[in-house]
Amino acid sequence: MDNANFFRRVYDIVRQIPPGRVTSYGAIAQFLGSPQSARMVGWALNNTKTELGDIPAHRVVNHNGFLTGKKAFGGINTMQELLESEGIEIQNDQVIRFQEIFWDPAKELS
DNA sequence: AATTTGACGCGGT
DNA sequence: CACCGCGCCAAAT
Repeated sequence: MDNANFFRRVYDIVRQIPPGRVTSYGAIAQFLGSPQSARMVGWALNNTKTELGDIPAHRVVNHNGFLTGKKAFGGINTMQELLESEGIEIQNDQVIRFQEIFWDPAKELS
């Protein structure tokens, strides 16, 4: 993490999210030192699909556990399918047990 | 070049 | 409990 690029850092963090776990935009933003820049995290993730890295952006949802960005995955169910294939239960576009599988970068990476 | 909007989050009304 | 507005920064129009 030499480069202090906001986006680059987001990618690095998201890449470290373990399977079966999820995190939120705000958590990442907070870890980056800008708790109120959650929007930028969203933008960064949107770029991930262009970045062509193995970035599991589907493991990042909003603070409520809703799959707000599923549309950006091309297919409406793509994000959900990916999560389900990892053992994460989704219901009504929302992550079940969100709090239980929540992965906090500031806590896990600290 | 200026304005709007967006995969957000939180506090206030 | 529902709706509104603000903050933050970058990209799209």
